[in-house]
Amino acid sequence: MNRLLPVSSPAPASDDTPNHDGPGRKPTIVREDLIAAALRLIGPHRSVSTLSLREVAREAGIAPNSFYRQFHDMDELAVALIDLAGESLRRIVGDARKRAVSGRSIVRGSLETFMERLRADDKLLHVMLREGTVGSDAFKRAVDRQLLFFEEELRADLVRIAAAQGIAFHEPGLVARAITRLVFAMGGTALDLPPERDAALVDDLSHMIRMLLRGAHAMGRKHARDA
Amino acid sequence: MNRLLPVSSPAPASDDTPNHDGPGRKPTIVREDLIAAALRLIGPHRSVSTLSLREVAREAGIAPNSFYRQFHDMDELAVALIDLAGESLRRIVGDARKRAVSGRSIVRGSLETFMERLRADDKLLHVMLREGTVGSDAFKRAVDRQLLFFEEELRADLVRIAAAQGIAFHEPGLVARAITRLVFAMGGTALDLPPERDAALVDDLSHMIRMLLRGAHAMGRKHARDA
DNA sequence: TGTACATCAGTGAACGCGCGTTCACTGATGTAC
DNA sequence: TGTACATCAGTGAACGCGCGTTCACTGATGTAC
Repeated sequence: MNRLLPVSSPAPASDDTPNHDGPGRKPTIVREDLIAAALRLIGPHRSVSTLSLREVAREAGIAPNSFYRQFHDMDELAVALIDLAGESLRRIVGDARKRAVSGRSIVRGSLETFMERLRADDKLLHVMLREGTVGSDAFKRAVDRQLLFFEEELRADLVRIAAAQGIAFHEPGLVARAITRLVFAMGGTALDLPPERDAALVDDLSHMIRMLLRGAHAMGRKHARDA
Repeated sequence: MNRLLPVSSPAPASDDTPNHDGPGRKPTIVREDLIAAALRLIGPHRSVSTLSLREVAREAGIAPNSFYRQFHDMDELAVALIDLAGESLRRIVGDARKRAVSGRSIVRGSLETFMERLRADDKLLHVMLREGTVGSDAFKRAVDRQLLFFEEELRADLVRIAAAQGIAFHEPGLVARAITRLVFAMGGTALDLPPERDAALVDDLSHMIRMLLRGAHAMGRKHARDA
């Protein structure tokens, strides 16, 4: 069996369901094992929505019906996967933005971090980049929620950085939204391209983002002048 | 049976396979009938990649194996669907851009035309907006091809319009690409929202696009000054 | 400490279903003469 | 015009398969006393 488990191991009781240390046997299979199995099956030609319950159970080494002890159905697993991926990404890219110093390197540095996550072994980003528009309502809502979190954090950072440079920002919410959607859309197509193209994609994206920021800045000044 | 057939009827021999008027019986079922059946089945909760061959055949009123007379498999039908949708969209939005006169109304007018197509009964746009990132390689390539066509036409129009106003455009290819991806990404999420939100979406998108254009313009001038 | 008991995570077999694909066919259409 | 024939679009039945879900179960673990 493939041993690339990214989120396995007993997990230090950070669970929200505390019933596995009450009376009764301790679970030997946990939700994280199934999530890890699903991630192992995902690839350029397999998306979450095409995984079957039996496949995931097989990969995790359990009987098909044991699946139900952890999740109601595949949809619930998919939502858990999305939440995990979104949290991980926001933490990492957020850190990259906070570490950055000058304006230009923030954009490029964050994009490079993003691409790094995209090529990472854990494949967590794959789930968010593909399939935001297919799958169940619950799944789509989960992806949208993570995108909104991402947007909001980006917006706050834009305002913070602009303020530090003494600039008033024009419609930071819209800019954050545009950047987020652009990066995720372009990233989704990057998954099918060879990694050699990543550098060019980062160039293109940072160029696009700088155009957006520049435009927002220019319109902000015009707005200020009008008022 | 639902009678919303958007692309049905005998079709005026515009087919590329001319063998249906040689010896033998004329086909009573044509590819277009199957495409129309697939479109009828697509909706907010059904995407092309979840349609089964038997479902489409059932909807078209033929036996499952009769499907094979028209398409090799569902994938081939999906690619045909994408090409049809892409051509239709480019024709319509391209016309909207050519009809427009002033700079601002081009953006807004094209976006409104786009949203109109998105809400149209024929559901052709649905296929392009969802699923660009799932499905077979052939399918993904077909979507990408249509996106590239769209980008290229937009790029040519940007240059044309800028030239008419005596402006040199900074990186029109990148701008066209950013606009295309943004519109398609945002459009994809709009499919799940009530049509009442369409106006706000058009506002947001036209704002984003104007920021991009403004930024491109500003960077173009800077570039020219540098050189 | 030792024993009887309760809990419940994981099992193995079975179900009915819709699927893609195959096969040999049928019968309406168009052609040859 | 009439007749024999070839073509081939569409058929109906059948196949084997993997699926999600159910059921009654087993046996290791932890608890009560």
